[in-house]
Amino acid sequence: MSERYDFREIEQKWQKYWAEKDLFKTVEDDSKEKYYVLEMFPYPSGKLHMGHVRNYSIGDVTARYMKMKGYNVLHPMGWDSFGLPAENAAIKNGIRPDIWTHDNIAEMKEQLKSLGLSYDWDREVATCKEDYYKWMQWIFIQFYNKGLAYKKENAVNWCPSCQTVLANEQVVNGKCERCKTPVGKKDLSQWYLKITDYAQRLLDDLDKLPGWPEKVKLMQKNWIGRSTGAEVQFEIEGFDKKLDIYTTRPDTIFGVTCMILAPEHPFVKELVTEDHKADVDAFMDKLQYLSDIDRSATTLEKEGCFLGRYAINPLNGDRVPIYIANYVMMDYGTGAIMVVPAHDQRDFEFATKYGIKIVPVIQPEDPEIDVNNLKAAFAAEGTMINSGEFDGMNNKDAIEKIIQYMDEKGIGKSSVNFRLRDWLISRQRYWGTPIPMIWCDDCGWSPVNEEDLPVLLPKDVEFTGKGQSPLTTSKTFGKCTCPKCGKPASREMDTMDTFLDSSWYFLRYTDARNEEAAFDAKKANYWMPVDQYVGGVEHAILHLLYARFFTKVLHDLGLVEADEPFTNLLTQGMVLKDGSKMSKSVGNIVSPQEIIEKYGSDTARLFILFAAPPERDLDWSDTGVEGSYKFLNRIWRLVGEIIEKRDASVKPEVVSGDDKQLNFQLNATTKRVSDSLSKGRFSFNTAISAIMELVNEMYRYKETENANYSLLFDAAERMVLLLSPFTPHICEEMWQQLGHETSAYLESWPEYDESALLQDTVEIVVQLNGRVKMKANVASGISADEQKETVLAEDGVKALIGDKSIVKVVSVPERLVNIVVK
RNA sequence: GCCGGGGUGGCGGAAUUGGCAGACGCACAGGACUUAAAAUCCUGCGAUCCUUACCGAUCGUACCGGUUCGACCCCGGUUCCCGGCACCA
Repeated sequence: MSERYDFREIEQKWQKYWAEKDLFKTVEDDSKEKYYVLEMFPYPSGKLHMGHVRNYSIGDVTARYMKMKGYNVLHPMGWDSFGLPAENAAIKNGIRPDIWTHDNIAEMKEQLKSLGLSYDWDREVATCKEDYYKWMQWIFIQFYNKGLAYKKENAVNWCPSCQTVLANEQVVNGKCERCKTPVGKKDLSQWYLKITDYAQRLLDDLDKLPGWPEKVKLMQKNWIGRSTGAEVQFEIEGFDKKLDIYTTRPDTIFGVTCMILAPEHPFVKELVTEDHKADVDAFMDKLQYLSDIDRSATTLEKEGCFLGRYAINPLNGDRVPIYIANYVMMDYGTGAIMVVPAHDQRDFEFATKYGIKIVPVIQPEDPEIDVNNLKAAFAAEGTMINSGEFDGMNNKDAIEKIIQYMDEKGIGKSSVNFRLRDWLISRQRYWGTPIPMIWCDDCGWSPVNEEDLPVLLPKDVEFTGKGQSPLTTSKTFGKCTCPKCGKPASREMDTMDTFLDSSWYFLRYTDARNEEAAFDAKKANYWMPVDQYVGGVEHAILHLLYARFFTKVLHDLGLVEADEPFTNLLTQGMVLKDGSKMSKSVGNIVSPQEIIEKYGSDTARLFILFAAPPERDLDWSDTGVEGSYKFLNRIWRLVGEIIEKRDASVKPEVVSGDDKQLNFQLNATTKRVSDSLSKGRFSFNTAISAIMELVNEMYRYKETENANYSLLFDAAERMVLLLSPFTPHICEEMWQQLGHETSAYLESWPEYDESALLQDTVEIVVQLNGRVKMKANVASGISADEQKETVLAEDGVKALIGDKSIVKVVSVPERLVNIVVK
């Protein structure tokens, strides 16, 4: 074994070996239990960053460990390769998006390979390739045929910079999640997926996911935003249509003193009276100038405008004015609300400003609050007042009673509302999956016939960065014939949101080369669901919700048995430098390539796994990397020395106390590392520290008088296997040097010897009034009483107690004895 | 505002979930080796105090209080930081 740890040579050697032996190729095998490990596939920007290194290192350790544990492991990788950056590159540099993307993929793939990740590259997918997006289109058509895709004209979120619409989920604080440009509104006819049909199931089934972080489940729960209440119909004076409102507080209906419509509500134009028209128009004009951010800001003052009309409270016959106001949104509930100033803070503010009556209908228990002279709305529990036959009830109980009453009279019914909206998937972009739909003036919309798939992206397009989507510049793309009547027709010009591509890629991996179907049900059912999914928290809502939605629809279509895609989810923390996220603008980027060139990928992997628990943010430390590198050098020298000094004719027998100590440490470490990696614990950092302790013990042992190098040799073998999922290259090399001809990857995970963990005596703590005073040795397996007697009999303990009287003695076997004295 | 998560040495972080707080690593200091340096190896490393030294004492897991023989861990309150949602009726 060479003196020096030459990571360059070693890493190249073993990467080549793995590839030549096709070691990571996986096939279905019913005789073995399967384990599907998946890391979120990257967008091929061309450059790997530390977040990727972290993400894929975590997945790789898991995959390698599970493989050694005897599972049939699926560990694939691919490219989320449609998207805006490719198109921007085309505009800026004139490079075609497909060429730019393929070059980037090639470059990034090399970088990934240099990390020594155990991927089955035969299953590689790229969402921008025809063989993938063909099936994306096919899946879209299945959605359409099932009534889950529809086109609707609507005011949509429009990013003026990206020149495209955005899904609600892609608008963050009123800004585009990609480019941070304030989002505007635009009336467009767009395709939607009916995710709202699945809202309840997406919510309920979160309970089926104990392997997900509570935090992520909660975020999804809030995003879906289920609320229960009632829909109530109000008659409008001198108007034949009834006004539907949604409320979560039907118990406050007797306190309604006003109605408010969203400014976009279809009734507004019909309702406004002549003498209020000018005011309303002026108000609407003012609203137009407000962006979505301003309009949704909580700090914005509530403003409204009277329409000149009155509605009739169906429960008490009150005549109440109808307004429009800036704080009522068209796209939640029915776009109209009843106003109860006494019991809703927003309504209270509005009523105070416009001199609207405030009628309390709930009396607080606490008499200090004067309901007739409110400073703020009273939103808590209380007793019903001013509410006719419901007076005197607790308001919580009244909710149900009032709904029941309204239901009987046909004026209202209980109703559930979700915050979740349907998913707007049309994008006015080129570099995405074409939506496979055809418009015929006679037949309307039809899906492209299956045999005509894929609808290919044309190459004769121009990238100007202005106005229309580049697709519309193609001379060939738009023209087609109607699949129904054969007359000339036109194609849908929009492409799909790239989040669709990533909503089923995990299914495609199970059968990536299938040309006849999106995936074979048998293969998908063998592998699905993904046992362990690893990725950043930033996908806690969007990607993970969409992927769950897709899986449920595909399940309902009978294409796959699983109805949840990911059994266990690990959301890894960010990689920071000097306390902030690595970014170009801050100038604190550490390039993985540089680190790999300087120290090797084993060092990079070791550091990133050791420096922090995976779900926490990790602060990059150059000296920490040095430390990891030193450790690898340390074991390299140790193993080299052991190989050199070991005499194979000497038996690895445990004789002396030092032998025992080494053997104990070896087995204790095996247990600790195994425990740290299993049961969904992912304590890579503590697993590594356990191995470091073992190495320290081996160093100590080899300096002892009768050190048995055969025993050390066995320990070295075990240590190499334990470390191999973390730093595979150096471990393969050492494994070979230790005399093995096959890969360490193919070895079984080491078992530990329980009996070696049993020691004759155990050191326990002796406390006096809960304070540690001394240590004592007791026989292992001792009973609580025996231990107590043994300890109390010791001279040191007697001296400790002195002439104080013993009140109580707590004895926990093999742990401690606590003597309480007075 | 609402909902989550968190606060442990100079730093990253351990602590079998109520039982020796600070494992492991980094940084730092001292020593060995060396002409010297790097590398390596050894030792020390929470604070304060006592002692010539050995030994030891007190305090210490954001802050205040509680439960318990015993609390980083459980309960109540305060505070700061991070994340999500945010006029959702």
